[in-house]
Amino acid sequence: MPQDTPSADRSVGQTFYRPDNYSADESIGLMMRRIITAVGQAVEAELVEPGGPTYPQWIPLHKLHMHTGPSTTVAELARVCELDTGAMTRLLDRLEAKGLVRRVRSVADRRVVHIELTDEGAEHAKRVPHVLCRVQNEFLAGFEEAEWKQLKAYLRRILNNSIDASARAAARKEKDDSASS
Amino acid sequence: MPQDTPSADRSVGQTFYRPDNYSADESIGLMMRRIITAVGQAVEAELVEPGGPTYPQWIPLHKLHMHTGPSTTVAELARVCELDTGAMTRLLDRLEAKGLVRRVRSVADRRVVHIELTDEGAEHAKRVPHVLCRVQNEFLAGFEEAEWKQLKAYLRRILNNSIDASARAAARKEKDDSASS
DNA sequence: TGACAATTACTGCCATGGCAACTAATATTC
DNA sequence: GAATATTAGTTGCCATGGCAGTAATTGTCA
Repeated sequence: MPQDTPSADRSVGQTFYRPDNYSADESIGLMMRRIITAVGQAVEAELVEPGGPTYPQWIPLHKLHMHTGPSTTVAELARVCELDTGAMTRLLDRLEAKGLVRRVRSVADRRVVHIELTDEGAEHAKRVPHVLCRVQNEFLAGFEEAEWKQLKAYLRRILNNSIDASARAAARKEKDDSASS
Repeated sequence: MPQDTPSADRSVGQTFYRPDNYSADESIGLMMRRIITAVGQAVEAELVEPGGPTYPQWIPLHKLHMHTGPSTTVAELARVCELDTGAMTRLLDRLEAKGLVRRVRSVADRRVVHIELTDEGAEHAKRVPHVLCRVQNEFLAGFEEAEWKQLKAYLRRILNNSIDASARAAARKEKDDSASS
């Protein structure tokens, strides 16, 4: 585990973090975690009223509102929200209990449940993009347009690296599995 | 809620995100969320063996190992891990069940519980910085040193903005509370 | 057509984490 | 010194989310 395969992992050769002097305050992972926590708190602070949806519940609400079509399925909603279908089922339970969405069994395919926004759910959903924009703009105070674009480019590059990394990990696991069988 | 106080919120005047054409794919918040999810998966993939600690359990383990002193308290550990003391209590329950930490009641102040690493816990803790560095370096593949530093500077500026924002929110709440009383 | 595979939504089990109430112990104050 | 306040840790309650297993339904293929 300590050794790496010859060329797969450090194809570029830059070493930014070193185990011997690792400081959590310099970690981009920790900084990002703090930022998204703060974003969540800022959003909750100005949008959650008693009986209304919570921050995690806003995402599906927003996606449902964006979706111009008449209705969506649980699986589709889970996919666009990057959630487990089990988690989505329970999240919808809570949204339905609050009267913000409605479940409608499909007649064409009786396995499928269509999800529809209620009027009250739509009211809440309308506010989502406003608050998300306001909070993110606030957090970008002092940034130049060019800096914002560069930041997004950096994040996108990291995301692409993470996709590559997980693909390599999957391939490695595949090889291990077949070797041990 | 739609209107802002005159000068507090948009002191700089740059507007990056607009509600009418808001696209989640451009959101720095969503991109960061995806990145930290990927970091978590990458860490779990190479460090979690059956019976060992999980990714969230690694942080306290690592903090305990860093702490040169003989022992730490639950409150102190919760503080450096940025966690609730209740969450920390239960996390320590699970770590204790795995035999990775030990609880020792303080004799000087009998309210206090000191937390100590077991030998096995220390073994696991040693690996933490190595894996964290490896994963983050991997995710930064293709970055120049200067780009890495600039990214960290951006993140720090956003963090400072978030601290300002929450301070403003707290002041606003304070004012509301006193006004309504 | 009839066995088998795939899909859909749901459920159980678990880990995680915030918030608030509670207990025990210590500190403060009158 | 006794009443009160504060602090430390624990616990209950809830929301969240991953993973695996299940029942119902639909698709596939011999």
